[in-house]
Amino acid sequence: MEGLPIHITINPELYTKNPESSDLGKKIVHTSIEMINDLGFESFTFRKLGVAIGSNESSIYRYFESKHALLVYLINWYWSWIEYKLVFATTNITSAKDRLNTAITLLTEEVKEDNSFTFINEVLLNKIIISESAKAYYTKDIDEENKKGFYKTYKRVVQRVSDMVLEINPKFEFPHMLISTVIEGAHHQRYFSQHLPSLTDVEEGKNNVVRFYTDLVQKTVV
Amino acid sequence: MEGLPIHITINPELYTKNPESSDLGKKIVHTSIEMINDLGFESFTFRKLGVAIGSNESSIYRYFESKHALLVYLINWYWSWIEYKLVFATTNITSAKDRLNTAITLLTEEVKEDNSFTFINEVLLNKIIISESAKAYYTKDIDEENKKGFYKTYKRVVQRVSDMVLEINPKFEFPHMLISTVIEGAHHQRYFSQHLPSLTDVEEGKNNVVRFYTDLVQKTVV
DNA sequence: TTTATTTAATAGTAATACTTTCATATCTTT
DNA sequence: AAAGATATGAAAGTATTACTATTAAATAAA
Repeated sequence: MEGLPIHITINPELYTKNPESSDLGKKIVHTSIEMINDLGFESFTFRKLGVAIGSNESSIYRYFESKHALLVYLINWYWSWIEYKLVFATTNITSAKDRLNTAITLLTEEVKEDNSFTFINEVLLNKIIISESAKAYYTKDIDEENKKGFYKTYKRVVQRVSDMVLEINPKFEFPHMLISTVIEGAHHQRYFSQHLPSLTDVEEGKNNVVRFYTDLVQKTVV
Repeated sequence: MEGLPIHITINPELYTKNPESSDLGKKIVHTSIEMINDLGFESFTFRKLGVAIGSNESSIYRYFESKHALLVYLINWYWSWIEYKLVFATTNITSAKDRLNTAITLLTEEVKEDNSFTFINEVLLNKIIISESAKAYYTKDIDEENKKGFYKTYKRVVQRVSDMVLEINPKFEFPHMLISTVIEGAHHQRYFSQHLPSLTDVEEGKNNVVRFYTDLVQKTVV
């Protein structure tokens, strides 16, 4: 996938000024990913980010109106990236079952190193999605933000994979529930395996998360 | 279940002073449940709670050292209550399959009115579990808190139901993953159905959440 | 080179999540 | 009923957060 001239476009509603339009903007995104990982979202502040990139807090606010807005931006970037990978990985697979299997694997596997995008570290971003994204959508403003399209990319991914489910079994009643359960579930399992292992059955190097969910989907969809 | 002299005991590590030991303590718990529901956890403060119950912020801190600690207390109360209901509902069911089915239903159904506990509104508490509990365990302090037993009751519920899975199929590799996926999944679905409906297939009055998960478990465990 | 745009520096604000101190009320024990 | 202990209240204080506003300096575009 390296070298391909892909570019991920983000809905302009998700930023005040496009961070891709300047060095400072890219540094904001790049460094915020590292810092949110290190500190956790609640301890991460624009002031600290400013110090880290040798810039000023007020300059960061010109790109994102709040740290919540930055998190929403990152989430959307992530799901656009996953959508791209998903489409890329599943086109030209003729068997519907194989296609769904590939999709579930992609959604549940660990994200390994990636070199496609210079200013975004996808491995760290995946960790943020796992441990911080609930904080973005479990707020009182969810309905308002949803109307503005803040969660569109995520919903689009769920829709695409739900469609694959329906291709296999057009009568299956709960495709969206199944896929959102798998996505959220896999993220939880990755987190639990690190911090609350008794809630999982993850074993080192056995790929249990992927095996569990691909198996679950296969058995459920029929 | 009304009238039974049950009492839920909470690990003393989870409070500074036992809220059940005084009227003020009970008022704190009772009213915080209402306020967290109304305002959301981030906008809820001990100051506002103090005003609401006609008491002082500093008095509330004598019961809980932080609002995070209060949330953890509520979560533990909830899971102790669920554990009690679970044991009550599944004893004397001889068929292992029926027992598991009953358990999954209990874990995924909507919580309706309950009158057992005067100072805790279980319907509202369930809503808090759904929309706020991720905020308790997705923190940087998770490992430390887990060591102190902050999430024991939840883990015990998962263990009990996992054991039921193993009774049906002792060779099933992923009982904990299955049950934690179902519990978290059902909560997500309830939330999504209100706020991000395109991620679900919930329809009014059709009990789809329970149907989806009981079906999923049945098909997966075999 | 003038003009426009971007960034930096500084200060300020209201609110949060507490902590501290001290006074007062209430309950318990004798 | 008095003395002591414990629980609660009132008030003030602190460090930090999540911004906003203003103005100046640096940089880029016409």
